[in-house]
Amino acid sequence: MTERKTSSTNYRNQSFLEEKCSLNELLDLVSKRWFSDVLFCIEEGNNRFKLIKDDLKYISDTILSDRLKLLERYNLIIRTDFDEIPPKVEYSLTDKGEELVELLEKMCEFSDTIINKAAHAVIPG
Amino acid sequence: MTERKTSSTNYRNQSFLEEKCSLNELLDLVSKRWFSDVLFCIEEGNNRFKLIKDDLKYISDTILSDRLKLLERYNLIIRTDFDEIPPKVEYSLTDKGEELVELLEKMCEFSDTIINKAAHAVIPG
DNA sequence: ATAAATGCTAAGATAAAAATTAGTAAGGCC
DNA sequence: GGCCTTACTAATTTTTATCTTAGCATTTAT
Repeated sequence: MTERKTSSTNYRNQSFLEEKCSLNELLDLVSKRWFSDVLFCIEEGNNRFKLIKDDLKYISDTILSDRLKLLERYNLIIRTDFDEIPPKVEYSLTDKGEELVELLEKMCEFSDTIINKAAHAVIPG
Repeated sequence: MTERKTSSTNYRNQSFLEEKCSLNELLDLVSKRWFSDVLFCIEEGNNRFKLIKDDLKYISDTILSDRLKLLERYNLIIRTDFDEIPPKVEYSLTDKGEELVELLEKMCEFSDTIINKAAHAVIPG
């Protein structure tokens, strides 16, 4: 995508927080749009680029490609290229990927208990 | 802060994902910069605006104020205003807040196992 | 008289994330 | 020859998040 400007306060703050706690880096990763959805999609058996793309209705090639790369870089999925034409590439979860899925499922249960309760309520003042 | 443009594809995609799974809304919330740090900060006993501000070195008033409001809106913290001058306001975690802290602590343990291993590795191609 | 204290808010600037558009390779099929 | 297929990539535009600057109220201390 685009380069980051390492001289910005924005960048410094991000780095500060990541050094403070690696949770910040994980959250930053996992909360990227479509990221967790791509992960769950693969977990459910949609193991090819096109299958994921079809399942996640509005996702663009650019973003899907980027998210798959990130998932691979963090060892959450494995990419298998069959070197065929037209291209055939398959994706599958690693153990770490499965582990993350489980954690996110717990987060998801929790989210059901707080989201849409007061979330959109109008708070006076 | 600034208004969102509800006619954008960006907005539509976000909504689509939030409707698909409330996890997306939670992740979006929790991954906002400084959000989890403010939460942990309060959990550790820094229960006032200034204490948090001093602890989180680079955070700005604007952001801290916003994050506290979000935490309150989602019932993760409680705000107690003592109506004194100079102002005295205290923050404390709710049960839901504590619950989230625990979840995030598990995420944090997990992050230690994947971040800085392959994360910054150079992947050929 | 003025400075300090605390907990904020508004408006504007800058940076980053996401979306759009247009393309690539290389073989199969009509 | 021309169109289909899959799995991508690059460059640009749009939208959003974050940061910066400046300010408020009201009492106590100097």
